[in-house]
Amino acid sequence: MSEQHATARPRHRRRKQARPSELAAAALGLFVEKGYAATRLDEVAARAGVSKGTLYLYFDSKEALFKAVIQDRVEAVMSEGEALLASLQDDPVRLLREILMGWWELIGATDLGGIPKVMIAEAHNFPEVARYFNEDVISRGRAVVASALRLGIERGLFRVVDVPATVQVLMAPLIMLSVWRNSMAVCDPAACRPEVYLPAYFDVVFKGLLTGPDSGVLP
Amino acid sequence: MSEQHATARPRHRRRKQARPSELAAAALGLFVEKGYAATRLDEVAARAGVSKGTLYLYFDSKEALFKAVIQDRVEAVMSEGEALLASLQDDPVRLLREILMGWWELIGATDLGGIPKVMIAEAHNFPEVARYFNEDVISRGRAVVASALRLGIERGLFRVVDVPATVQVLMAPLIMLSVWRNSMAVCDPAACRPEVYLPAYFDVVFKGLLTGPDSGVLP
Amino acid sequence: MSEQHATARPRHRRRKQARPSELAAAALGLFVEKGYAATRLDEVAARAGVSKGTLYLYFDSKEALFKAVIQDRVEAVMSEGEALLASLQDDPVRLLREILMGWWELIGATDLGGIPKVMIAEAHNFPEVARYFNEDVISRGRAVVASALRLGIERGLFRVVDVPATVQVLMAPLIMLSVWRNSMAVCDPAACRPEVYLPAYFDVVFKGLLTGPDSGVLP
Amino acid sequence: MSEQHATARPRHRRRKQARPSELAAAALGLFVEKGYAATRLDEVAARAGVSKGTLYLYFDSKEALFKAVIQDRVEAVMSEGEALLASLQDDPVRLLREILMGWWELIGATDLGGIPKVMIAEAHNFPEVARYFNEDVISRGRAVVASALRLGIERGLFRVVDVPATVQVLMAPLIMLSVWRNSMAVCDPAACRPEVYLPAYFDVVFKGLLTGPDSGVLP
DNA sequence: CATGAATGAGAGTTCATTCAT
DNA sequence: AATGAATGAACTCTCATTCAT
Repeated sequence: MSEQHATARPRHRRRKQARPSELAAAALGLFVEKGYAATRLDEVAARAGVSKGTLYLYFDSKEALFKAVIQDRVEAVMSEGEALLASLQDDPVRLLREILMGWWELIGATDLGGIPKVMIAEAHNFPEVARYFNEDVISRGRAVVASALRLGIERGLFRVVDVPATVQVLMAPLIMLSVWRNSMAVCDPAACRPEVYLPAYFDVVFKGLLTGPDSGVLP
Repeated sequence: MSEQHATARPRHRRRKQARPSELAAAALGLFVEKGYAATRLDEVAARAGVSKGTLYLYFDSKEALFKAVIQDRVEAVMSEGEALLASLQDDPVRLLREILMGWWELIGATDLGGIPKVMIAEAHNFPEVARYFNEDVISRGRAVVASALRLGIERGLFRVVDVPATVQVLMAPLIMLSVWRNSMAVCDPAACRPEVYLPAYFDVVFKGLLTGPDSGVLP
Repeated sequence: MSEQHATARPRHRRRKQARPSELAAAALGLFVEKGYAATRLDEVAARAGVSKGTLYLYFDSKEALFKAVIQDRVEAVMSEGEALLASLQDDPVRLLREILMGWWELIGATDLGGIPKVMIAEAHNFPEVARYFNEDVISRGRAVVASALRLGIERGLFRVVDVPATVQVLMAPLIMLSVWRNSMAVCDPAACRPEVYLPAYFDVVFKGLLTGPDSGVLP
Repeated sequence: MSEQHATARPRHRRRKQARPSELAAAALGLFVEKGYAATRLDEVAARAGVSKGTLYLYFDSKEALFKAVIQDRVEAVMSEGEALLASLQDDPVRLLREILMGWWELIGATDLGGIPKVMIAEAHNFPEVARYFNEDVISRGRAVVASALRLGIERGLFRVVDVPATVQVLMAPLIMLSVWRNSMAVCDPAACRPEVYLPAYFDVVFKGLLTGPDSGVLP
């Protein structure tokens, strides 16, 4: 009786706090699956276990829901990511590896991995969100990778490459993998096995970057 | 039957023949820009310079239009691509390079470069199209790259790698570039300059694949 | 029981008594401004400084609120008006003038002046209220004016006219003025100056009613 | 056969021309009856014998429909009215009488007689329409009455009165009658008999305006 | 063949009403 | 007594689809 009572009481209040993120999570899932336009608010509400009208207690419109979903989820992971960066290795080669692997584990492999798919699909329809995403998210991410790359070049561990372009080349397979997992994977699950794909990825790109013979960072 | 008859209404005849592909081209452009659901048939018709009803003379439904757009355009380029393959180098290193560069020039850089974006966005909504695309297009493309890669490995020019996974890693930056050109490019045109991106790409991946020192295939 | 008790929560007690009429006043104001259908209960509650749910402690529904607003406010003024009538002049000419002017001052010029506008707008949607208003309010008002008019005719002060029709003609400019003040006045405040309008009104209608030369009742 | 054929053929074209005014007429009727907010577009469409979507072929939104209904109907009658004015008497007394009676016959007694009711009810919700109506319709109407009144005063036929205020007083009973016919009439048909009301009206106001004894214009 | 007016099912959004707190 | 989070029916508006011309 006591335990039951203790958890049953503050129902309204607790939900009030939790609702927006529950709704956003449900919405993100559907936006990733079906795209923005094809997602009906009925479905979002049903998946979150509320009625359609409840969505409008927390979001002004479908468009506002979309923006909130992208920005709120992204900002949460950004701060988490920056905290992680501080704890990373000083060795540039390990550093770059940990950054790329960290991106995969923190973003690519989680439900946030669907956001790149959504942003790719909706960039034209939501230019403001796309601009925000490009400037506040992608650019910052690229800067982190670029600084690791530059550090390695300075110390003679990486070959001299065009840093900005190479950063994009390095990120592309990771982003592609997370996009693929959220779109074509249903057709071809074999093509989306990170445990096979990632080693091959690290193998090629580190061999492609390093100056000397195999440095032993590859697993 | 006579000359007269054959040329009586050349414009009319030609247009009649050309209509479906004109419509498909207009539709593809809009599907790439806005996505399937957000594209109105009004717009497709307007862009093609016909009335909305005319679309239904050539396509049974919006869905049928979508499928036709993907399949027709893709099949056209597939046969063209296979013809090209026959004329390629026998040297595996050059061969791989020509395949990847050929993909870019024939697909990535043209309006077909939007198709990967569309397929990524709509895979969940059109599983049959996605399956077709995966099996008849992607798999065949991968097979071509894989055979070049295997040839190079057999001849000791490429390192021994996991071929299927590495094929995907190799394709990812190219697909990513073509996707990016059709979505985020409006926000960040600087990030989509193939003339900068492609050399950095070839630099890293060929250095990452080759066994010996630089073979000189990189421009 | 003691003084202490009686005054223990004076604010609370007084508010509890005052609530329904505060709510009704807020509702009337909004019904007059925007009409019944366009008035949201949120707004009524906000204007009265309570929550939306509180409205339902005092009124069963929006419709019940509407009826209460009309009937309560109207009945209050009806009894007040009848008290006033007893104190009026015996001279039919002055009597009629005081009735008409009294209507303006007691109703037309106050917030009750909005009720005719609301009743006009909502008569079709609330036929019962309209019937009540017509029978219990308008008819009684007309009867008062009619008896003054008949008295004047009997005494040879007013010309012989069709009494029921003339009563309506006499009331029309007054009602029109109070309606106008609550609708078009925002566009054209100059058209709603009672200090100009009322003298012109009394000038024309008394000159139109009186048998002899100017009797001097006009200011 | 021939007659049938002659009228049956151009169905689409003829409707295309006629539709907007059919729709506007249906909409006006309902706006007058129930008010803007309480009128559902379903009903408008049903009354006009079309589907809901058809409304949107001719009007961008419910609001646009409202504006069009007011403005189109009003403008049509304004030009008609101005044509009539040219043909009126030169005698100021008859002129004024014909103007007032003409207003009744052309506007008050027709379906346009509902427009004052609607404008009164919706002035707050559609301030732009109210401004238009006030400036382009009411003011012009007042100017016509004012000029007849001034003419009569100049020629010594009417007493010297405050012209602008008296114009409003003169119009008020007419407008009130048309408003009443469209709102309270259902409750009290006896109060809305123009054949009784109008003579009493003309009796009082002309007696109220004229300088001398009865001039004989009153029927 | 081609048109475009017409349709109506379905989507986003609002708001009177309820009820656990 | 008072709150305000939640509901869902009802509304406005959209757009794929049809069909008479």
